[in-house]
Amino acid sequence: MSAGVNLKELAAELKLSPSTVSRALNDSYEISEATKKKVISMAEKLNYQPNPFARSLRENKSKTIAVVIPERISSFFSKVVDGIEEITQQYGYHLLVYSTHEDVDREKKIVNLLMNGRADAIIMSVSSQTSDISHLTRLHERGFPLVFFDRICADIPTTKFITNDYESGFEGTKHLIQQGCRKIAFLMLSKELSITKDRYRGYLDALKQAGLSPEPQLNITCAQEEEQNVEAIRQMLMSPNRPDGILSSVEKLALATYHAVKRTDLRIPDDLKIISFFSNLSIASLLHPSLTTITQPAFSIGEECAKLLMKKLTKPRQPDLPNQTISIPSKITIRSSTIAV
Amino acid sequence: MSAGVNLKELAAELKLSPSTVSRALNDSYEISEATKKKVISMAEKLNYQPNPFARSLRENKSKTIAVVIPERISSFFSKVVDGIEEITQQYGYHLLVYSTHEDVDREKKIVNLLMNGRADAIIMSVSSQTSDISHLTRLHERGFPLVFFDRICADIPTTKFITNDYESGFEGTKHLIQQGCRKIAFLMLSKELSITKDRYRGYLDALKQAGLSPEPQLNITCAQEEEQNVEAIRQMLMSPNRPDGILSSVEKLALATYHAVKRTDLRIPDDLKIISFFSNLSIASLLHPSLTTITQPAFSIGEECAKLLMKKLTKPRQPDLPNQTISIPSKITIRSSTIAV
DNA sequence: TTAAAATACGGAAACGATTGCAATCATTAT
DNA sequence: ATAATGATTGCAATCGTTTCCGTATTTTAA
Repeated sequence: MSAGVNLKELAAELKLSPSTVSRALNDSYEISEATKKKVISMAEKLNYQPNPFARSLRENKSKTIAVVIPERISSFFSKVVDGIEEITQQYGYHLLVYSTHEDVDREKKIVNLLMNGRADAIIMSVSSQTSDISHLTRLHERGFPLVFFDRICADIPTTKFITNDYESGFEGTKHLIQQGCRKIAFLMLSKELSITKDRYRGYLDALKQAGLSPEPQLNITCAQEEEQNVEAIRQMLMSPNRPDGILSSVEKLALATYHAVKRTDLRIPDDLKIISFFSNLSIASLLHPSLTTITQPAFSIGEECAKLLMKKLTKPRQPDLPNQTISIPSKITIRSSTIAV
Repeated sequence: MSAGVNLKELAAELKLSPSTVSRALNDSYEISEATKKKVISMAEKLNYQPNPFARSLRENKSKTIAVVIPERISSFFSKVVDGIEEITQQYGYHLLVYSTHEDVDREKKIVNLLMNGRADAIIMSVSSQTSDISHLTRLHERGFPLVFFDRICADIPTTKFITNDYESGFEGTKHLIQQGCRKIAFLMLSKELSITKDRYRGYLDALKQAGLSPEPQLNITCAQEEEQNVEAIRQMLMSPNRPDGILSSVEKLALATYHAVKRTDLRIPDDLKIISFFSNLSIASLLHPSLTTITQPAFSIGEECAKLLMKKLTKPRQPDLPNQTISIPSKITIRSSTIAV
């Protein structure tokens, strides 16, 4: 395949031993400046590229990070990965990216495949189906560096990066109440998810503070198919007990709501106000009416995950990843979908 | 780090030699069924995972494919990568995903990094800045398996997967003409890009067929910043020579057009009709008014790239990737943005 | 002048798998 | 009974690095 000289051939060309050449290229103090220069220029001339597998085998590290996300077609996750890459690339690390497609079984397979050392660490956001986390605890107990973001596993003692989910849920709900909403629905991905729980707590507390009481039939959990979601929301909107406000804790359910509303006579924001966790800002302002959003700092989250790992992996004797949850605040942008009429 | 037994330890546990254990696990005919069973059960018991780097070093292949795309926050590219993963995952291959951020220099760095064998093949779509393709020809001349999709390099004799760009450009323009447009603008990413050229040819031919002549000031090339694009389009829309139809060859410029229109008194489709190459169908129907789209078969394109490579890489002695361009047709979905009033 | 220390390099053993070749044992044919 | 065959298994080389040693040469110190 790709020919390319190896260390031995390069050494032969220079009439030096492989060990000397290796040291010269790694800038060892044992090698004179003169030979270093010779070696480096010859290496460039022959376009020598060290074999990454030989190196990984010897050094027991791959210079690779695995990123495991629930879906790829999502501006949030895409931005997080962009943030990760921005940092890791500076350190010469490579990114293996896997999508679980919100499927625990796929998640387990992927995680098990990664136990063999192909990656030096994992950055992940769990699937919405994930409740049994034995595959993740096993990984962590083996000492494998593992960082969670967004959808975290609280039970695994490692570092997690999230946004201020509780506060954002609280503030988002409060905003709806201030705009006059009295019956507020909550849309979520799955009850098990960390983000659902935290955002829901914020929602509940805001309701309580306003003297409102939650109604179970105003909670909708995400289904597999988009059409099912649209239909479930439409049903809710047609019911006599319909909400006058919606807090969506996921981007895709906000879109489903817009679709559902198109099938009714209701109007946003007149009959229904909506606010959503949402990352695709260009789209948010183009929706009709434009959507009030809670924007997570996706890129920064990715950067922080990567920075932490780069520190751990590239500095000499680093401690284990601390068991803490770091929160980076979201930003609420008020647009037409929640303007009081 | 991740402890895990290796072959030697597993062999010691079984009181067998490493070679026998290796052969047993690889189901060699030389090993008796009895010992195979013993070995396999012990391997499972100790959770033996072969070291991927030792294997890669020995076999000179990585079971890894590199995917290089211009941007991650794009439903088109995300779907392509999903399609690739769908196939490669079945063969136990892993995906290194890189974004060039539409930057040739980053593209060159990435490609050069990949020459050392870290990946067995590359699937890529070039950046909009790419005109000097020496880094790619060098790669290909070394015999490195390289497949292009969407934004291809016509000059490199390998397999490329595209959609029917010319026909789609032609049909899209024709549709606008049929809906009454007489002055049709063309929005593009960069003049150098294969997709721009082909779609533009289709556009020109459709104009010519209708007896219309193209006007240079109705061509807009994409800038770095979204705001610049919006402003350029707004300028065009405010000019006395403003278009009554727009064919956008990229998703982001269709969105920029909607933003630009919001800054004017113009109305879609009354004053301006628009059709665009667009992959995010859920969004297309939510835009106001809903957007007529030319949808590329993103997932299939990814699948086909991967299928071809899997065949080449997993079957014994496969020929080089043939120099051909395979086209998978797009689908035009007519929505409100081009309905004649 | 000679011992000690510093400098610059080479030899060879890892890392963990695969595989060509040799070796052992049991079985069959002559 | 002996040679030949076949079925299993082990030994050792290999992939391309890095690095622990050892060694030869030069420099410094006494």
